[in-house]
Amino acid sequence: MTNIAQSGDAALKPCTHDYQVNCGNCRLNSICLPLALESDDIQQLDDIIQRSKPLQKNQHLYREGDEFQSVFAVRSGTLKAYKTTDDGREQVTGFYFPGEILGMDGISNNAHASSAKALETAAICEIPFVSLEKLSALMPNLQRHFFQLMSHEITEDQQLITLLSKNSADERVAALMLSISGRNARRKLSATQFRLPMSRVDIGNYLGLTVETVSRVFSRMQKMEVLRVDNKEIEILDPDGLRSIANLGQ
Amino acid sequence: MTNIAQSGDAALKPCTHDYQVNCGNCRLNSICLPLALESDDIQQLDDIIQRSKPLQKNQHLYREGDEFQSVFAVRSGTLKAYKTTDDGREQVTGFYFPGEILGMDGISNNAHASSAKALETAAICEIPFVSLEKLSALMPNLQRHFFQLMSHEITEDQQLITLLSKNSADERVAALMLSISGRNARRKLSATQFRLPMSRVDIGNYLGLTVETVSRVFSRMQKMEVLRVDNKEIEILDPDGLRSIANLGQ
DNA sequence: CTGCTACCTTGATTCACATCAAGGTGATTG
DNA sequence: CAATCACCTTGATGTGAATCAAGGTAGCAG
Repeated sequence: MTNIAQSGDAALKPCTHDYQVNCGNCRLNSICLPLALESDDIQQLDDIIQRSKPLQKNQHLYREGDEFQSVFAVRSGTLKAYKTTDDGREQVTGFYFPGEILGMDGISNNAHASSAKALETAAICEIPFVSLEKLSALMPNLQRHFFQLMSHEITEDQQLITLLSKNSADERVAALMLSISGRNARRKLSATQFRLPMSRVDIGNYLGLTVETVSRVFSRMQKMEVLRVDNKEIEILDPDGLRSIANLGQ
Repeated sequence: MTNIAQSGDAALKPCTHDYQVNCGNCRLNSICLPLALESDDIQQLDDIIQRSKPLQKNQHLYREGDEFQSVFAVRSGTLKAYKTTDDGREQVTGFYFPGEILGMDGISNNAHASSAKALETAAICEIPFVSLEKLSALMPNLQRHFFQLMSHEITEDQQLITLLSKNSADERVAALMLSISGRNARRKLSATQFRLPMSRVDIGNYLGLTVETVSRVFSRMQKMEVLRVDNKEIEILDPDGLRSIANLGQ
């Protein structure tokens, strides 16, 4: 609706993205949209999507307890989702890269069950849930797609559960690197070289480890020449080695 | 469809349940059904539900990789869902009590992402997913309800993630006991006395602990007079004590 | 009743990761 | 260009739960 994009801060954008974005021309649509939508279906979906939320680093997209109204698609940048336990500790429940959808945990209670904040400047598509529901009832493909998205979130969480409950520190870190690598590949970026958007603290928190352990694992993998680690820059030197360390589904 | 119930095994049923069950008269419908459904909506839902699957202990409802066709509601008994990692280890991802829905993790890939087996004799309602989709498109309340159910599964998984990544053995076991207690209460059963349907191995597996640790925690809690434990019979002697051990969102 | 099997408990020892402690690096700022 | 801060690394030590080991108990089959 409201026309964002072209304004002010052109100088600091870490990754330029399309002016006049819409779902039809968005290069992420193969990731976030149902593949089988007809082009005028896409137009209808496009009409309900709001693109008015560019976030600066550390800004919140929503907070735990906020009224649930929309789900969100990441257009650029990265976000983390986290819950705060009553004794003040934080649990990172996920990282969200471009093309991925977040906020679905809020549907259950009409309130967001976690908070989401930008790890770097991020452009977001907001999808009002009531509109989405109405549209879903009319477009079977869209309904199916959203069921699938939610189901996918469930299976991802179950992966993480397994990781946390059965795997060593090395395995966990390796699995995360492979996950990020795979998600980069899906967006046609390098699967072997990337910059981690999150801090060691966030990684540790997500994986149920302390910062020190994460750091040590990175050092160890560097020594083994599986990774090259330069602060947040990661290069996977030996993908097979990494996979064998991760010790998961291949 | 096929008419189950009245047949053979009446003698061994651990919990008698209604003959000629239907959603309208099922005493679990406040748990598993959308509260806001009109009664002829319930009739339509009832028509697509199949009740042809009474499971014996250790029988599978579905296995990882099976084609996904239905989601399932537990009518009596308990099931566990689990994934097998490629190196043969098992990860229990959830326990399902009467009134609860399972199988939604299969939607994402049209194949079940986990296996489900009965921990004791169990009666199941099968809900074919294509019918459910069609009906959802016609009944906004039903569509909403299923979105909520899936979202709820996500938030539950996130709870478990937090538990596994941040909490001690005592806290994990306490949290599980409270969860089971709460789910019993919801079904109008005792919140303080119940029989665990799962083994110590399953508990440990679910909570990321070994059998020995689970056993020690039970012993410790018994010594502290928070629980009375007699094999699978549990009595919560001090609910507040248990909550304070669990150390979660109160 | 006897033996078998599955499951649970308890103790002794070990180990992976947490915790504690210190120092390093790089970016930002007055 | 010091100073501050946020973040990362490395080392020394401690600890909660895993592992190893041995019995105990209940249900079931013969």
